[in-house]
Amino acid sequence: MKRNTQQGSLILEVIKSAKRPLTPLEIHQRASNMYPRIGIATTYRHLKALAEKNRVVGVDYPGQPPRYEWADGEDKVHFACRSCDKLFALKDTTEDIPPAKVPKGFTVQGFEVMLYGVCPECE
Amino acid sequence: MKRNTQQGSLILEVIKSAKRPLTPLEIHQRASNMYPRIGIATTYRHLKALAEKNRVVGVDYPGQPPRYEWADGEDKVHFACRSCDKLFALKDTTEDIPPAKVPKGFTVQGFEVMLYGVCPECE
DNA sequence: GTTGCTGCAAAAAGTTTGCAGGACG
DNA sequence: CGTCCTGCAAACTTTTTGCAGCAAC
Repeated sequence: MKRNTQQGSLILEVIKSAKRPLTPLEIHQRASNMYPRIGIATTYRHLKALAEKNRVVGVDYPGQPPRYEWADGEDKVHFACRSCDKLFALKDTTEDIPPAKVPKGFTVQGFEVMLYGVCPECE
Repeated sequence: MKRNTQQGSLILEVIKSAKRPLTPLEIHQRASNMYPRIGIATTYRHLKALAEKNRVVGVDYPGQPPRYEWADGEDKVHFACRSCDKLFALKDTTEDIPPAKVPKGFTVQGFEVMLYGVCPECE
């Protein structure tokens, strides 16, 4: 049976309240502020479990560590800043993104868009 | 000064002739077939250099090792098969993908689309 | 001949696993 | 009270780095 532990709730809370996708280390550090004895392994175990249950989603871009964010259903457009390497989740999902023209035989179930550029802080 | 070595040309050739994005290990294995003594470190060094010069681009998706493919300019739509975990590069880039509606302050320089689903082989 | 590139091996970074004790229901 | 979960440390995997010899110019 699945148990409701302090660590689990805390990690979920950290991801849920973040305004952008966080790396496992960032998640662990933030959780450590509230619960110093929490281990990095516990963070990874929860991330894996949450990702499997689709409560969080992984987002990453080449050359950077993976990030995780709360899966609130419609955030599928992300912005990667080439200057500071931070990732941002953008709302305003466009409706017409999934291209209709996929080769014969491919079945599209979902999509994700990554934009590259410069964020306001680095402008 | 930059030198033109056998290993460098070979790695570039492997990526260039692949029909889908390859992981560093796949690249190294294919290169080893032609040049058995090539080291994995050399593969990584070339990948890094090529990525910096934008001759190849990294593509990855959560939970999978990174992949690299030849940067021929317009391949920005990829397809990840949820069954076999292979990645495919789709041509037919749609023109209207980059959403115009980004928050104030963000400057978009490029984009990339990842589609998820089932590939023909796994269908 | 110089000097950058390579292969090897060791190191570093990131992630997973084994295990004994503690927390949850 | 039985188990699942946790923290710790060790094991693994993936990527990077140091260095002596080789190869390209």
